[in-house]
Amino acid sequence: VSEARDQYHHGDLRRALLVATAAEIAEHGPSAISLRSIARRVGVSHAAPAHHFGDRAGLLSAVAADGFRRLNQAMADAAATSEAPLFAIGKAYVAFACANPGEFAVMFRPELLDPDDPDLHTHGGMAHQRLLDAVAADLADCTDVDESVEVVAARSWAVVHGLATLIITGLLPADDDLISAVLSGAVQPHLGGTPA
Amino acid sequence: VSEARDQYHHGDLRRALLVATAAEIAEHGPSAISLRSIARRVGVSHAAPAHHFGDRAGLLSAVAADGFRRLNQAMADAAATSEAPLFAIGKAYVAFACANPGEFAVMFRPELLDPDDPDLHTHGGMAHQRLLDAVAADLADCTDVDESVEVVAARSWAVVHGLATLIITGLLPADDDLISAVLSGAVQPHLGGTPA
DNA sequence: TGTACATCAGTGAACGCGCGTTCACTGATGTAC
DNA sequence: TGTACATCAGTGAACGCGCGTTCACTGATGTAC
Repeated sequence: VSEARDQYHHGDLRRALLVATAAEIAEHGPSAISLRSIARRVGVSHAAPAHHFGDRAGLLSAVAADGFRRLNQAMADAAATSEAPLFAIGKAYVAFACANPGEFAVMFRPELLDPDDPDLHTHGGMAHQRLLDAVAADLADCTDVDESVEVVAARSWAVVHGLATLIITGLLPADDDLISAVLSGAVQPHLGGTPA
Repeated sequence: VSEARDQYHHGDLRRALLVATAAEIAEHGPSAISLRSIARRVGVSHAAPAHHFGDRAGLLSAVAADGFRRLNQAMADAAATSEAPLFAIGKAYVAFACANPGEFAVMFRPELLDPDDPDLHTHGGMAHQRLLDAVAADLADCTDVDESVEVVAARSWAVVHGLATLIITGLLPADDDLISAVLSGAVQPHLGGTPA
């Protein structure tokens, strides 16, 4: 069903609502989201979004869960094709955030989300665990670092998260060279150089 | 005027509205803020906040501007009393964010603020400049670092901003030892150790 | 010291609007026979 | 192949509510004389 016909059944309304919500958030922030505004944007009855997501928290949770799922996938792809997995994961994290600012804007805002959403916990937890595993594996590769996994993991997460946030907000330029240079010095201190 | 008498004129309603707004944001996020909810919280007519701030963006801009002013002051105090100014500024940045989550939550959200607020530009610009100056001064102190000011500044900002964000969100613990350890490795790579 | 007046911070009733929610419904799809 | 029926995605009118905004007002403060 790829044709855009005017029909009673949308075909994939749930997906369309997620995409529209992410776009709306990217444009006007999470505060501007209402079930009715999303319905209007998709061109559907105002009651339709509630049919799929229940309420605003349900909609935003679905956007966030889908974001975590895709972030996790992007990090997995990056790690598999690189000789410096942690560095690649860091770049993938920042790249995902820049390419999906709407999703990113709600993924780390628990007060906007449904704390009981199972998908959110599943995908959020998997993405988190992937970062921790990558740090642990990276530290295991070298014996000349005396920092704990916790400290390196916190620093790695902080730098990629902060970089992504500041770039999305427009406070730092979205420059790949800058991103690589920043990550080189923070995510892989024991390598201390540029990746292959 | 320190007594809490029931009077027609509040005494310092503007200040009280700023405090209440920051508290409300810290509790329920910026999405939950309305002029009427703040008026209710302070116990004042629902039209009073508009009298001082015009609209929601004006109120949030005033909260953000006050936040930048105090952040700037905190960083200045930290730099003046430390032998490692950049490290001290970084800790002050994180500490400010943790102690003022309401202010911090709107300070870097341009879509919620009035882009023409002069106080916001003034104090935001001063805080930004202080960070850049501290990085430049820090780099000037050592000749064995081959990174540009831009890269070090971006990394320093990213790590303190990311750390603050993740701690406020509850994703990293608010642990001073962890904060110091994370900053030691990222903000001052050429010193590579702990401060005095 | 006392009076008159200007100023302005805060009030409260009224308004129109967009919101979430409800609910009886309509129309498309899939399955049983 | 055709008919009957169950399912469910999406509709649209109606509701009550909190919101921002307006506006004539009230009451406290400060200044002029």
